[in-house]
Amino acid sequence: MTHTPTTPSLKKLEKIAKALGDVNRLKILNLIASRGGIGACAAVQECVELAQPSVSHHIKILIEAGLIDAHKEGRTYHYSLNRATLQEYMQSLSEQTKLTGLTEG
Amino acid sequence: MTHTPTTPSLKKLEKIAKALGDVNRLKILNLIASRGGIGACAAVQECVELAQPSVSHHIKILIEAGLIDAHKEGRTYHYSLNRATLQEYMQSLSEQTKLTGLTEG
DNA sequence: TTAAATAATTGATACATTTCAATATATAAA
DNA sequence: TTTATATATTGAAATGTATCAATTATTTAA
Repeated sequence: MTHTPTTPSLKKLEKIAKALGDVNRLKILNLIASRGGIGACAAVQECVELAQPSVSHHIKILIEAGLIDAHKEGRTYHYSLNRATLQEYMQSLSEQTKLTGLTEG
Repeated sequence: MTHTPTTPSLKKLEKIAKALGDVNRLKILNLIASRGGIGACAAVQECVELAQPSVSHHIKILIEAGLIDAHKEGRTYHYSLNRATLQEYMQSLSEQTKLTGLTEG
């Protein structure tokens, strides 16, 4: 890849890691990813045994960490995975820990 | 008998992400990595403005997440980065989110 | 043995997070 | 307009986490 992603600050790294540090949010991310980057909030509730406000809360955290994007269509939202954020996160983690040779060395 | 699974469970993923979700622990990880995988607890205190019990607490969390290993030498500990855990973590995150072709090119 | 050094544990406090019932907001349809 | 649907926000309780002073355990040296 020729493009070099911007390196998130430590605080940003922390925020992304925090967002990833919850099983329910991991499940939600997984669902959104597996549905080709689309999933309404109501659909999300199916993969997670939580009340609606809790789902909303978790989605907000994922959005604020930049891990997913949301756009409204009618009265439902469509969420999509922000792969760039994940890329930058992992890239930055690698650098933070001087983990080189990610390309299966 | 086959070897232990390379793919961490969701719970394990959560644990690692939680461990990474704290600036102080990121700094500690960075220090341990940058010193060639070695750093006594006392040395760690230099990179982080925390009292000794707090440093000890954070190190424990990193150990329990499998991110670092500790071995005692005399009365000091030596900590080393567990790169395998980080690898598995990132690999698993990629799979969870169907992010393929991590560093191709 | 005593004393010093290194790190873990305990216990307490402050802060943050998760969760849900209730309510509010926004859009769509009747 | 009213009603139904989809999601956000509020407020409160329960739980979890971070922090440090004090103490404990362990090792080394005197």
